[in-house]
Amino acid sequence: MRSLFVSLSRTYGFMYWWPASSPSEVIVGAILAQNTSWKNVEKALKLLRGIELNDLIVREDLEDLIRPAGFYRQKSRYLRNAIKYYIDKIENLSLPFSVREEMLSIEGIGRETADSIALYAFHQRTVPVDSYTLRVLNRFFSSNFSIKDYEHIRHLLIQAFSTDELMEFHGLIDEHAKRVCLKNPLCNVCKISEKCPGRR
DNA sequence: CACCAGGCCCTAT
DNA sequence: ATAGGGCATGGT
Repeated sequence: MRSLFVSLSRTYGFMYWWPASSPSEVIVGAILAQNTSWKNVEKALKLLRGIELNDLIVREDLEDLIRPAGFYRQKSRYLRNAIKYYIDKIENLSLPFSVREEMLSIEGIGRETADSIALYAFHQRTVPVDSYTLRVLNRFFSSNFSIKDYEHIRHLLIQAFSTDELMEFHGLIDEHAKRVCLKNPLCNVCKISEKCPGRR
């Protein structure tokens, strides 16, 4: 794991992947980003900018505001669920035990979203295991993990890295997958690509 | 035109 | 337990 980290790190430098935004911004972004390109998420985030959380959950036009991010009917519901929860439980009471576990009980928050929020909004030691992560790891280790191995991979990563490193690692994986693995045809089999840092 | 994007939930088997 | 379908917009 660490050799992959070092390799990616040398190639891309430091990724300001979900920097200095407030916890609520991370929550909203994570939900909007479900199966949706970040570009579309940004359009929606722009429309939401400046709206207080308390207002956001009661607005009738929430669906319209997040429309660019797609799945706006379910996501508007998910957002209300999560934000209400955040306001009631997390904002007031001090930080709960495990944000991951807390969030998993909310309708619309699955493992990936919960882990993203726990890590990037609350700096808790976990990491989302998305399809990019699986793809890069599989190429690097010539393995064949699937989404069924979510927990396994997550534990491997948690054991290998500190919280700060996990934040960085996930950002690097994402950057690498987008910039190289998806664009460069050779990188479809990573191991034969000269440019691919995941190459052994 | 087809396919995908930083998933999740529900249903039928 | 788990595969399959629905959800929706915008980019390539």
